[in-house]
Amino acid sequence: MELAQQTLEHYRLHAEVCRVLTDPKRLMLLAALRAGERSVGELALEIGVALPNASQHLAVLRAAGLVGSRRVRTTVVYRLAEPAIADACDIISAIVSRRLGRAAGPTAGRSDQTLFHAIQE
Amino acid sequence: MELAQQTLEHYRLHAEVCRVLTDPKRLMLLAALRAGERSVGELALEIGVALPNASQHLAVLRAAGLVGSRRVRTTVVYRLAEPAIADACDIISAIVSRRLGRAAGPTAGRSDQTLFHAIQE
DNA sequence: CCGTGACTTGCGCAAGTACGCAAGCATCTG
DNA sequence: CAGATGCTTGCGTACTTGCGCAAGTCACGG
Repeated sequence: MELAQQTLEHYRLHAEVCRVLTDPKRLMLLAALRAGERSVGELALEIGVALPNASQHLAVLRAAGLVGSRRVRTTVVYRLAEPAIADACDIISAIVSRRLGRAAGPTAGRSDQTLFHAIQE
Repeated sequence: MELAQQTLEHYRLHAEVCRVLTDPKRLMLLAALRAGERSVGELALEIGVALPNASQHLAVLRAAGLVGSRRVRTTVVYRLAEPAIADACDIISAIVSRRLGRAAGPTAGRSDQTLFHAIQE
């Protein structure tokens, strides 16, 4: 029974999506975006990486369709494009947390307000 | 707020788990194991790979704690060790299926896109 | 129309991965 | 004990990826 042959493409794409989640920085970016839209600069600051690097990772996330972006005057604002991915992350996060023997996942909540909610279009 | 600094290790481990899910063959192995325990040889046959290769991938999965194994006489039988991972896979699988424009589950067929390009504005 | 702020892209290197093939181990079976 | 299963390991090779740095792009301000 080839569950492989017929659905190979599906698994390939599934793996492709997972590949995007294999970098701590990208996971941090996703986590940060769960709190709301953010500009590249804000994200870079928030997770502590160089701006070009943040841009590169965001490009990867966008290529996979996990985030989307729009221009607001001179800045580019990113947002989650596939909210469901957050649920998947939560599951894995829970597994990791359990293994670390600590409670709570990666502080996904608190940092909400950024000046960007006001600005638009 | 540095959500990065304090939970860096968490994200690192999370990424590591995801890293294990970045190979179609490993995803197929996990999928096959959802139906129940399987020996290495059975799995290799089922997903259509060489036995040594299957063994290598299973070793990766085991190292990550996603599967477990036990010896039964001369064969080694693997099983899911972290059932929750299946749920995470389902979520991503659903996203992929939706994008392939087909019904749910790994029964979708063709596709020729390299990677779905999210068309954002 | 030049300068500036905010990103994105190109490039090269260091590091990591997958896979086939061949050899290495344990168990059984005779 | 010799032989046969059933897995696991050890290479070598061919790719792929992440990152810093420098350069390029684009829209707006003066």
